[in-house]
Amino acid sequence: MKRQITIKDIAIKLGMSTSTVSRALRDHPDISPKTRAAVKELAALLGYRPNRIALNLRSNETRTLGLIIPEIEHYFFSAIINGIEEIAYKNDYSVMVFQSNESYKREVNNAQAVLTNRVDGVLVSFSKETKDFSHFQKLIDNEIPVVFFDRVTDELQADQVVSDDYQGAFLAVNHLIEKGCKRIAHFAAPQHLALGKGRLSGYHDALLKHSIPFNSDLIFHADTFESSRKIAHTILKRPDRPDGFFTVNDMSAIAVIKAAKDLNLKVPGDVHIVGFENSRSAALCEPELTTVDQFGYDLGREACQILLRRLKEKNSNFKPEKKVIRTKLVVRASA
Amino acid sequence: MKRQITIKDIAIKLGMSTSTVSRALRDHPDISPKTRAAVKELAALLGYRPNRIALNLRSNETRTLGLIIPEIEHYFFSAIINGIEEIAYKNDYSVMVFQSNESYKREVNNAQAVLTNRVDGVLVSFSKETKDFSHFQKLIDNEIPVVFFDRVTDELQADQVVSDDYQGAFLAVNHLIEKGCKRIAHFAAPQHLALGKGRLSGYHDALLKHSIPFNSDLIFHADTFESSRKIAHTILKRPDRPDGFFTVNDMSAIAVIKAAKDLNLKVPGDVHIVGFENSRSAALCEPELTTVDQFGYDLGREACQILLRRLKEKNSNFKPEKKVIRTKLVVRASA
DNA sequence: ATGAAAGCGCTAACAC
DNA sequence: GTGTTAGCGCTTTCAT
Repeated sequence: MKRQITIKDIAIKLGMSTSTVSRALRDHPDISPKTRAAVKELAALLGYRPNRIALNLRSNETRTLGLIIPEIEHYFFSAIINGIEEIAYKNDYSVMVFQSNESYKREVNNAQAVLTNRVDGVLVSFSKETKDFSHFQKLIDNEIPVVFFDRVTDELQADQVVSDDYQGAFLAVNHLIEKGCKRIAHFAAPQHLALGKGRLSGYHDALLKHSIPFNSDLIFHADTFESSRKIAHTILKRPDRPDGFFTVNDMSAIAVIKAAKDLNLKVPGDVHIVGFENSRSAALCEPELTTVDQFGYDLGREACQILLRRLKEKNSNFKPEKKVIRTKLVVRASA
Repeated sequence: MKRQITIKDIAIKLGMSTSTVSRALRDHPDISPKTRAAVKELAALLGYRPNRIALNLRSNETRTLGLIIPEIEHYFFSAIINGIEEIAYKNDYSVMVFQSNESYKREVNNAQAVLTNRVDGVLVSFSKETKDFSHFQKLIDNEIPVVFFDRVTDELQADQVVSDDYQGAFLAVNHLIEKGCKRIAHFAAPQHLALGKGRLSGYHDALLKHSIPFNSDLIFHADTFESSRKIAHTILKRPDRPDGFFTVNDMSAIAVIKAAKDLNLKVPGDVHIVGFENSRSAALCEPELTTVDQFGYDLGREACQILLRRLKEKNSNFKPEKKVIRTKLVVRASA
């Protein structure tokens, strides 16, 4: 980077002190209109840009947010990033993105990096592998505000923004039952994730409402396309195959559709399927997927807004906030 | 953020000067093994972390890369970010992400922000609206290395990383012709983008090879799902409807599939379709989409590697590099 | 082998 | 209304 114009350059050229220049630039009331004008004119002429790093050092702030996220390529997360970036942009913050790639080890590194980079606050959705949260506790110990979203934990004293997993799941399964499903399988996320528990619980209660007995044989851990396709393929061949599926995300749901087709089962004739996410793909697959909209963009916005609010507060009597983002059943063709 | 341990704290506790501590920490040969050990031990004990911002100020480097990109939600771009982040991570750089949302105005702001944040280098894929590049020229004038990817321009003296648009398009259209298509429509990107020109040109030459006359009535500007669906709907109703489609991206291709189905046309019986991108959705839609793989992840990696190389060089006799990423036809069911 | 001091660019408390 | 000075945390000449 080329040597940049500094206030010293301006001060010398104008035969005044750096402090006067500094004050003129920031419209300090003491400065005479004449000098102010002269300084600003020359600054504009020379293309002066304040050195953010010097400012950072002085103020001990970076106006930068850290984002630790499992994988950008997943539609839901990219929608969230979109929302986060939008709010950050409007408030003149920048966002540093760190992917954990669902690896605990890398996530620990990310937490280090975030600390090293002296970001003002951090947004986190942790990896599936993560069961120990001490790397995040370290951030909190350093009094860096942390907001968790989607993948959250109660082990830490921090704000949380999550989808209404229970409600979304309830709506989904209720819909399947109303479509006549009797044997509804659930493809679940790991149960150490709150969202995994919440969605299972919504599934459970929707059955309960319709007096359908809960059967743990119908619960599977399957939250990726590959694993879901494989498991669906297996269980759809059984004589007592499920007639409905509620999956933890859209990729899993689409995998079930594929498996059903492979086996010449009609969707939604023989098998009804509801996903969770409302990704772009949900509207593209065939049949189009009935799913629960998670409003990732709004979730990202909300998480970022809460973080920015925390940054403003600066007070110590801290009471973690939990924000639940609404969900909505989007009925398409698959159920 | 809590007050952090500084080198001064260590120096005072150990009754030595800050310079000695600094040297001990960075294994300066002059320092006696004894002091070195003492310093390192205490540093570890106190959880000392060098203040990156102070380092930044001194070195005039931030070990941060700026990324200006149209929209994160698009699969291709998220794959690219993934590749970029991977290389940055391995080389201990952080990435600041700025979305232009396809808006020229916002992109100009992004370029400002990148400058303000004093990033060491910038990766850019510009918006569809962008026809004036002076905001990027400003970066170059400031001697900030800039690497353009996917959406590039020859108006600027800068490195470029692009897909092999011509070759990919040629393969796609050649495939359609071999499948028996006679009237092949092309849904194109804006022609001021090099990739738009390149793909059109590949389309053109594939026709030429098979002695099929080029017909400009078959060229449409349609690079979004909505516009493509609408146009496909219209032209597929004509008596002289195309029997093949080559679209500039997968979303457009899938839109054509949808439109064909709406009109009860068989894909690939009545209409053959080839996309460009190989997004996740290409493998999910029905029929599964034949498309050109752009290797977004590799493209991102390559772009970032070139940028890091530039950062190391620091020499002034600069010769822009143009890297072309291979493309590959992925044959599925739609053609 | 270690310390003192200057300086990266900026702001602000304290002069006058 | 403007200048002087100190300091944010660190590295690095230059002394000793």
